[in-house]
Amino acid sequence: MKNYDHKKIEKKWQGVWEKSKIYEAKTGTKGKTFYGLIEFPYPSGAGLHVGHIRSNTAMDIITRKRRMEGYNVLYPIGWDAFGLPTENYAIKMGIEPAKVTKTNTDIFRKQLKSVGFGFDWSREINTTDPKYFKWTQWIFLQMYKKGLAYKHRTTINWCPKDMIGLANEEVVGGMCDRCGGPVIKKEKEQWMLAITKYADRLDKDLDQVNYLEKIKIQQRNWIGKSEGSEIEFTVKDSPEKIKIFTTRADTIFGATYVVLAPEHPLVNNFKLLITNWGDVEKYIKEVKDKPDIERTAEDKIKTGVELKGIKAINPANKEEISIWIADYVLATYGTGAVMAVPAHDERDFEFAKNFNLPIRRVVEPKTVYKEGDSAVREGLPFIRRDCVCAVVRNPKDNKYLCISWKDHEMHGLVTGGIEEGEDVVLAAKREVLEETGYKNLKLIKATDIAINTFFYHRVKKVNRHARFQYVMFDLIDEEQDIVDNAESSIHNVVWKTKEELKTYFSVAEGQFVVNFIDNSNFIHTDEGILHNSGGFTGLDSGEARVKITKSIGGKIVTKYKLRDWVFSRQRYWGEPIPIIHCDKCGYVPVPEKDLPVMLPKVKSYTPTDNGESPLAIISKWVNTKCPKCKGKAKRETDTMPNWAGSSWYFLRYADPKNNKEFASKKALKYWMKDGVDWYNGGMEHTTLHLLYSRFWHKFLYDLKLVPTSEPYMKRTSHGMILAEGGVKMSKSIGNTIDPKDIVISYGADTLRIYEMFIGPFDQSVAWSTESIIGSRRFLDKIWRLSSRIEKNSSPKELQNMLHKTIKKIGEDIEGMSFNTAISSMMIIVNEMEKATSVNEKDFKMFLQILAPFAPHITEEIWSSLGEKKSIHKSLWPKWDKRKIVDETITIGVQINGKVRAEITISKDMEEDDIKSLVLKDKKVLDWWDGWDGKD
RNA sequence: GCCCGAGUGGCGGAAUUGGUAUACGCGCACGACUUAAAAUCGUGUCUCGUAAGGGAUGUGGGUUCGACCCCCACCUCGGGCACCA
Repeated sequence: MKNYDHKKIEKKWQGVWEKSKIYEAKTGTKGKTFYGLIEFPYPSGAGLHVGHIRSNTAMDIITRKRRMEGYNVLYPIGWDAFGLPTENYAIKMGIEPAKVTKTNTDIFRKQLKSVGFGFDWSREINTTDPKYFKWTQWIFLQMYKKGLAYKHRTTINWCPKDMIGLANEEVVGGMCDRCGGPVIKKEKEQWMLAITKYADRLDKDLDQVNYLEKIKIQQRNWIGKSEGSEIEFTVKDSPEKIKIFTTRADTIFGATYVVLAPEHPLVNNFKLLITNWGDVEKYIKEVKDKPDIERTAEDKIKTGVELKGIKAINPANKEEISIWIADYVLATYGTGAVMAVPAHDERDFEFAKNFNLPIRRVVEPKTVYKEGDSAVREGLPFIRRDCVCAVVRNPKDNKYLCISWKDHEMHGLVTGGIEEGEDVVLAAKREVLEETGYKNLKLIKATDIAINTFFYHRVKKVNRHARFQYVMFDLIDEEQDIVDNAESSIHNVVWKTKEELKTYFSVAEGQFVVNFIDNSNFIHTDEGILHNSGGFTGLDSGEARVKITKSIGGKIVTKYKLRDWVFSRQRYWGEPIPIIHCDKCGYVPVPEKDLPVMLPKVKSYTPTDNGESPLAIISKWVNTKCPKCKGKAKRETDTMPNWAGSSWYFLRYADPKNNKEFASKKALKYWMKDGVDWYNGGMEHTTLHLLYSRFWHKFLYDLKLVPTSEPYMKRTSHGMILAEGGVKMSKSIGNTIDPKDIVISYGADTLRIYEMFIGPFDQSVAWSTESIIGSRRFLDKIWRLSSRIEKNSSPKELQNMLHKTIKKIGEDIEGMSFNTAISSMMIIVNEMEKATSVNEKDFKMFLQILAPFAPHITEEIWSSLGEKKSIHKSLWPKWDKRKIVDETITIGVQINGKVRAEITISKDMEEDDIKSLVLKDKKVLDWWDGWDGKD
């Protein structure tokens, strides 16, 4: 028999498939459709990466299975070819970026074909093709017309040494990626896309799609929806009002100052009233010049300046409070101004401590007992009681006075109700004396800290709301009175160290103490019950927020962290933004008939030293006529980011050659009735590409140009392939693996099997060249097996196993558990090798389930067995229900949770019969005799 | 700091509505075939113990007849966000 010659076989079938066009998708044929999508690659000079193979193979397996299940399958491919690396290479080598792109895509295409992916190459697209980017520009213009594209003064990254604007990805840790020098900010007018107008829908519509949960979570966090209140603070002796945004309106009675972002426009309006304008101006300038790394440094001490001469009025309690500017308040979020509540916000607390600003606690923690004897009883009203909780320290050994109940496991501190006419200190002293006998206490502090507990009082049979105020004492001496018998019979007095307290208490007022004992920085940032809050005292935070906002004329609003998309790049290798600027008419869109706006040929691709794109110096290209008034006008010289072309490419695949539309409605409706059926890609694209493309798609949906409001029905993600040793593969370390080498030495099928077997698909895994041989051996075994199959039927056990395997492979592919799928195929191959005979029909079924994983070898064997049609056009085998039920089952017998024996039973045995069988088993009896009945 | 995810042999990993832990593969050891090597095939391979048996799924607790799986606390690693009020 011939050896398994992967080179010959793979070349042969790749040729046959290309000629017979078996992977080409015809639009409009009847039946079910399936659109499987992978992220189209950026054709870098480095060539195909093993990571590309991993995700492409996964979707290749899925689409091949769908094809065999009778779907009309679209599995397209293209090139996301605009971008920096190509441009930088072009600058360095002085070659046209378009030529670099052509060379790279040719290499990529050849490599992809050599791995045997079932792409429909007739639909290949390229974002740098004018026939493609004409429509990228067209979509931009539609956005412009709807007011979603606008120009806005904002900052760009600027390397003062290289005199060049940098993309965000060229700024690494605040430093220029090219020269290593610090990056500063430079202001420039930039094109922006108003993605924030879609923030709400981008968040809400995640409910409609089948994305991995972690992808949804990450997107939601990025969008950062948060509900809060907008509240106006009037300014004394001024008509101006400061509008703040807060999610914690319930804490407003604790707002002791107001902070504006240094860039806040109101600051200038107060100029004449401010008595320390010099300081203020100086601070604003400092902040502006500060590089981002410094401004966001983790351990940075909060800075700021008070606006002296003006005061804000707290609308809740009419108190006059100071106004500050500080860079810990962001101009770009909320209203750019906050009310500061140092008692309930970490940042405000830190700032207040630095500048000695007042701190007032207005929300107290709350604990509701939900389990055990003290669990609150439904339906009973709560009786409120003011209580004290005495924290008594013995300075001699630094231990704290605790109480332990005798009749049940309960550990706490000395507590008790405040009687008529008593103050907290008196009440606390009295309780200590009554419960423990200690009489000589030195008051350390009657704290402003309190806790509210809600529980069922077992003795008094009522639901109780107890508000414990903490009073701290030191013992002067250990002199004790005799404790009344009624008290001492209930509990013991115990002394515990601070460390022991952490685990000792069983009651909330005790557990809470460890938070603030010896911690002068204690603040309560969670919700709770209002205190010192006028008519709102006693309310829960949630209820109070709404009521307070309403009563002071505030508004409940929703804010997002998501910012509008900076769409301008001062670069050459991108789509020109199709806008003309005319002094008379302003910004005028390029008429649709003049699209695409082509890139001019230039001598140098280097960005200019004034922050403009290299296009700006091509006066022949820049100077043009205004489409409106026909007067002199200039072209926009900014180009689009490379996120633009990838924001709609999946639509173009449906109808890639269309000259009249980006894609016909008919084609879109045929392939994307429910959107892309399955989109697999990397987690690194979760927040940018995925969000951007969802935004563009929704926009086109609003124009009624696409059939669905969401582009992707299902989104999954693959893990990265790391180098051996678990570090990132990188050219500079020299630990990259070229898939080409593996294809040559082991074959594409082996590479595919190996990458699918390497580990769980969604997790990062380390490459191991040593382990590839296992996948090759697996295919070798199959090759050898193919020469000894016969017409005799396979043994029954083997048939059962085959049908179980068919079932499992189907399920595993759907769940992307490719590693376990291959494992179970290996198991059955091992069994077939051992079997006395392997039936041809059975073997063919096995080949069919393997075909999506290893398309070449299976096609070769399939055809050598006399099949005329491609295995990839055959029907996915059906497993037989009757054949997956075992005749006999071996089960373990556990005694006290340990497996002690194994018995074999037949599948239709009754439970009683099994029991008696078990009780007859010798091993079981041995263990049974030894059992003393106690376990 | 916050949000996700993961910790199982020498290595990649399998097993989760709680029911035989370590499937499959790599590596390693021994054996067969061979003049020899490669390839291939077979046997073994968590750990302590001669054995009977005991122990082990990051650590410590808990729930359960029974826990890799559920609960609580903690540690380590990976990813994302990071002054978002």
